[in-house]
Amino acid sequence: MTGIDDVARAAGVSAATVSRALSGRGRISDATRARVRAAAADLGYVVSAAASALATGRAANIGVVVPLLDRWFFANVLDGIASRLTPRGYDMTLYSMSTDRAQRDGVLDVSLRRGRVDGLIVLSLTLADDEVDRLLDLNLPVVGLGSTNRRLPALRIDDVAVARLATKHLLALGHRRIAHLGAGYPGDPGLDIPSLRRHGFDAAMADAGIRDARFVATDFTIDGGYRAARALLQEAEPPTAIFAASDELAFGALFAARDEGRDVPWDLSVIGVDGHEMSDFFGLTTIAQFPHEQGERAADAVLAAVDGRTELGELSFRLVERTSTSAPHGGLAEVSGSPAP
Amino acid sequence: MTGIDDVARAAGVSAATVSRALSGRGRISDATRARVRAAAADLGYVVSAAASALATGRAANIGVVVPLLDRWFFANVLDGIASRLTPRGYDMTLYSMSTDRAQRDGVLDVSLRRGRVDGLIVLSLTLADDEVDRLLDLNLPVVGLGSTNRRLPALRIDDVAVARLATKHLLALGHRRIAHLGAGYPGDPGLDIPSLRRHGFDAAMADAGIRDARFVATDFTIDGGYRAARALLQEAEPPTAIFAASDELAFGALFAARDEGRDVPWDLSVIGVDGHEMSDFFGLTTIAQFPHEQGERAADAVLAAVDGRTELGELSFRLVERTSTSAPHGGLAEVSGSPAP
DNA sequence: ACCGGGTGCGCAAGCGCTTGCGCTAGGCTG
DNA sequence: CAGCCTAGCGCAAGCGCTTGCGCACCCGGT
Repeated sequence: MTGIDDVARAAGVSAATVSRALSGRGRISDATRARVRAAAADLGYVVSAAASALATGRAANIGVVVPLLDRWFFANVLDGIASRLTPRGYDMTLYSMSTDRAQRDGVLDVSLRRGRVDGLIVLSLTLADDEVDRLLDLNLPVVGLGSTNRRLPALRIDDVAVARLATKHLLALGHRRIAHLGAGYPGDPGLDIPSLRRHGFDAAMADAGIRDARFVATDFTIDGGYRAARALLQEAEPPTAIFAASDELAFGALFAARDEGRDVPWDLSVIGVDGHEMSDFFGLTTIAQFPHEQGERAADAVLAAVDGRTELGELSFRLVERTSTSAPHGGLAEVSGSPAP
Repeated sequence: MTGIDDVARAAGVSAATVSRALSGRGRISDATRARVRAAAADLGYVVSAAASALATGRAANIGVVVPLLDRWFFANVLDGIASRLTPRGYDMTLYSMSTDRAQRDGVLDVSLRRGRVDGLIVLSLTLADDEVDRLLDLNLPVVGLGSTNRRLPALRIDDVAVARLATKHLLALGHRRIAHLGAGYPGDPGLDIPSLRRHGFDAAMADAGIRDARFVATDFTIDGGYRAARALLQEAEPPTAIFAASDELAFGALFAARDEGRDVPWDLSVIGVDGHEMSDFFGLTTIAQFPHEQGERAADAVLAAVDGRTELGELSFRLVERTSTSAPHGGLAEVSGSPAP
């Protein structure tokens, strides 16, 4: 491996000068800087991450803690993060936290304590209180994304507003029997995302004078949505519309409608949340959020935090109307939305 | 930050002893080892990655080079890799290589030369020849997965056999007008995966006495499959079956059939390749491969390579029959497969 | 002509570990 | 009981950079 001394020799300067020339710190004449850079490029020299990290205390690396690592949403967020980190010379190392207790402990107590990262992005994790403690104990800049815990600084979407928007869309189309597929408890709206969404749903329904709106808790998978929706559709008075707390849940609902012989949107309207890449093909009306952009924002936010600055804020979302929602049984909407483009 | 000296002091030994006790290298009495480990656990001490890497020359970190980072398949592979790396104390850092020239160069010439990783897993990348050179120049153990280049040691699936299996399945059902959705050239079967699959398709068709089988090149996305399949279905003599080179292509074909008013499998049979998590809901017959397991294998293989051993081999696949394939127009199959469970 | 203030660079001391080598003490062999 | 071997541990020299400090030199002002 070619080291800094090789470059120094080639450029006819000291190692210190090479370091300064390449890092841009310290005073160096333009001529020397150019000569050193040329020599480095020539030799294919790149500063050793380990040595640099040891000497500076900064690793030029951001950790990303992800829940399961196998869902569409996260893949897109990761891509967004990478797109911002790489140009700034940062690498990204992944820490996958499953539900396995030992593995979670390993990440929190060992991996993350190795000092390999300068900052952390925590994705949509449900963390126990003591886990949050341990995370904060690391003394690392942390930015949550879709985070569930109020003690973590985070980039958030206004999930209550998201749910209100979705619900109001259905209400405006004339639906009254609307069911919500999701998770969470109606009581404390301050906790996790599913609860916030349920809260927004309840609030919008209440505004429309509907109490005790139908709610089914299930897990956030296609299959979860499928089972929940099928059960709903087999009830005596099935809902005319379903607000699913994620697009994958909504896909499940769509498949359920198909298998129950219901036409969407004639018999059933379905709206989701996410803006999943497949939602267009399903014709799914959804509240789109923008994971790639969210990843970028998160990356910028950690880097800012690493520099001691704060750069949080709210994330945007948008209603995307497709063909999975209409007035019940093709009837006229009470309030018409904007015409489809 | 608590350092090795703090632990040494707490345990009443030297830093050298602490290092040996924690790493398991060198001769240490059981009693001392236990005392040191207790002290370390007590103080929450974990060896600094940078210092350790600098001293040993090993980073305890594996790099994973991924193409776009936003597809289902990769997400699953990543999860598999992580599941094997973490227990062995290795971290995983991601290098995303898009089609952007500058970014690719950055990864190859800068990021990967920082010495941050001990080995590399390269996922399904199409690499130019000079890029392979540069990759090999790194002098790092490399394991390709779904790799396109013969110069890279890799874990491979027998893609020709995969394509043959899929094609034969359709032929056995009685189909003759079978189209292949994919990419690649028929000439040189030694190159990339799409070409291998096309080659397998052609070979199986030729075995059945069918020359010049219909082939449509498109990109490996749902949309690509959609457009290609729609065009096919609008032809004068549309195929009765489509072999799509990936499940996402197949999904596109399914949507195309829906929008062209064709029934699957009555009017059109569709078979894919991947075993995508959604394929079950689509009822898609597919050649399943097992990305999670592939990730695990790849992880084991790099770790072996880091230790100077070789541990490559062939990856498995399996035909999963669902409802998207049948004899053409419900006719009887020439050769019946095993009855559905 | 002298001096003050920059500018441009090198010296060397770390950063926090690992590990070859050496030393001591105890157990074994003959 | 002497000599040898081995187990168990400490010393100190790195690993490859970064950076505070210092020195030499050059420029302009008086």
